[in-house]
Amino acid sequence: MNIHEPFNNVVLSIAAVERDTGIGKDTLRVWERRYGFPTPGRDAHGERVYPMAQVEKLRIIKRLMDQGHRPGRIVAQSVEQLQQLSQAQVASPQPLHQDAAAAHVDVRQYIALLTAHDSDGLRRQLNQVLAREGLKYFVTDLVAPLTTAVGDAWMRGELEVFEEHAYTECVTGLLRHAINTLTEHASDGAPAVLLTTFPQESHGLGLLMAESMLTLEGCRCIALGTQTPLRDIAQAVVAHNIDVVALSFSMSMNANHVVDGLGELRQLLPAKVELWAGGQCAALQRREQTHAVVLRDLVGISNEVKRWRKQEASKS
Amino acid sequence: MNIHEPFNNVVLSIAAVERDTGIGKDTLRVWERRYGFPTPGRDAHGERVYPMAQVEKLRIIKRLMDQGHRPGRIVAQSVEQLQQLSQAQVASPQPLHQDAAAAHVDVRQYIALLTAHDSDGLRRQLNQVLAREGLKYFVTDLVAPLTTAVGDAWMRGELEVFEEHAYTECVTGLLRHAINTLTEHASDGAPAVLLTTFPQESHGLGLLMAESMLTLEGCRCIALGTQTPLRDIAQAVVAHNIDVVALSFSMSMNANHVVDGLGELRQLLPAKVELWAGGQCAALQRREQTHAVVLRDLVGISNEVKRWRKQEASKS
DNA sequence: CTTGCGGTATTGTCTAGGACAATGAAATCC
DNA sequence: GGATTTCATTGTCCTAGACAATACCGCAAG
Repeated sequence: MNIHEPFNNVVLSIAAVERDTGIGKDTLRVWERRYGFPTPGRDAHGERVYPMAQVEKLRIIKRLMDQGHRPGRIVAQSVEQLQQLSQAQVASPQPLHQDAAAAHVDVRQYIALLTAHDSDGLRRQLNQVLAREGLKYFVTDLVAPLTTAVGDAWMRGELEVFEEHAYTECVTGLLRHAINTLTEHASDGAPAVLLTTFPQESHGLGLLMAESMLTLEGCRCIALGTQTPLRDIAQAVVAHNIDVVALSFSMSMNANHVVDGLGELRQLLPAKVELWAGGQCAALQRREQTHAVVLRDLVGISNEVKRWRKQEASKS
Repeated sequence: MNIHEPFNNVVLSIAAVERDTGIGKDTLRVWERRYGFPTPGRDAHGERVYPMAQVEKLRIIKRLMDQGHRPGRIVAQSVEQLQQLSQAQVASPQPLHQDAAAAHVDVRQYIALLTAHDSDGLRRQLNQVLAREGLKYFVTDLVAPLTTAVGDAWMRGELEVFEEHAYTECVTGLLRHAINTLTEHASDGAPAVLLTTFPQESHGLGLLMAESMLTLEGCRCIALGTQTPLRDIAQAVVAHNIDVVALSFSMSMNANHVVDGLGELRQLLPAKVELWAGGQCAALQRREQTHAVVLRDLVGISNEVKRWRKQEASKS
């Protein structure tokens, strides 16, 4: 036994593995049948028992699958091959025209604070930029590219989950504070905007960035947090007399769910209510969306609000 | 696909029912086999399809089971009988000394604002109490009982999902603002506390309430938001030199998952790190927890911090 | 009347292998 | 090339059975 890994002998039940990896029980069993991995032992009652080493490998596999890999190709590979794969993955892809260009801000110093677990330092640094440059710059030129960079680093396995959680929590706190402190009143002729995400989408940072921008534009924002059922979005639109529904989609969202969901929601809403969709989700960038206005980046929000105001003014 | 069907006819898949009720797929199937309820229909592919009415009943059953009832006795009963049962239940048991007594605050006026969709009014009213009475009173005597009341109202079907989301969002904003505004520095001799929830638990309001109390007590708080894998909790404890891990559990959590998870986490943590668990989850209240200190209410946090300080002082 | 104990009933979760629709990739046609 | 069809992959659902852990109940004894 390796003395540096004292927990070598700890084993987990199938339910515990589901909890720790997010891979369902059924899936774990069917992988075993099809791909020959994992290969859990059995306890006295004949129930599966997973060694920690295999759970670690399952975690790596899960991460690669979130990047788009398919299990049939990777489950049977060795841990070394998998790690090599996750390194290679991020070097190649498209250069993210907007965000990468905006990265004249050196995001590395912030990520360094993150990996050093200096939460206070990170918050102080970010807060300083916020105070010095203002909320708009803070959101568009710092938080947005930094969040992308953190996501990439996590994909490459350079960041632990808890470090990414710490980042999210830190930025969430700062943005919420800033939004609450804003004294701007909703201006006449600006839309009332409902902010939320689809039930499958749990990432809320994009919403807060959007809410910041919208509030700065003088919009009346009604935030519902994440994961609102479509029916309830429609109900809230009526209840709050909403003009625009703004939705945020991260990369983790299934492309078809996005397209179908937007179509379905479009039908549930009155025709005069607009539907705005933003976020890193690939499905939005791809082909033409007839059901929703696609916002390519955060600056697009300002433009869209201006368009709405003009359009609305010309009506009356 | 079928958009014109009225909401009454909306049906859920077995996975959706598991998500909404917290009752596992296996359990749902075995109840059907043993007790003759639920009686889902089948879709074109032969898969179970649960009408909303049955999901509602399942929610009531779950609630009663959390109070100690056993499924064999109640699953077959009618909705009326069950409601009668839950009425009778509330009259007799221990009077929840803290929350019920503290309800001299009339929560109904706030809920009325909620159902009137007066977001601004709600926030103004709450903010007024916060400013007048201070954060401690605000959390323990207003937000805590109000959140419980909102949860109850939602269970009874008196609140829509989007109204509950609006409430959560409003209070989240206020609490985050208050925490950020606090200038208290972590005092010597107070524990460093890590705040988060288990992967299945997505409710974050309890964490914010706890963070408020802990910060007021002078603790150094590291918040990770919700849904942190157990392994990452353990890693974060090492990285941030944590003394106490504080976890929040809502009623939606499966009791067995809570108990198993706490045991597992206990094993992953150094022995000197304490584990505090709080929230409305029934599993915590019931029987003795050997793995974690159970905090019955928010005031318990203050007491526990005081105990920790004394205990730590006596060591050196 | 309460307390402790053993037997019985209940109950959640695991097992096995089979099936199939939804998804992604590859190949074919215009 | 770009759209459309074909084929392989893959997650989730299905049935039916088993069993350990727990809760309840009745009975004996203090």
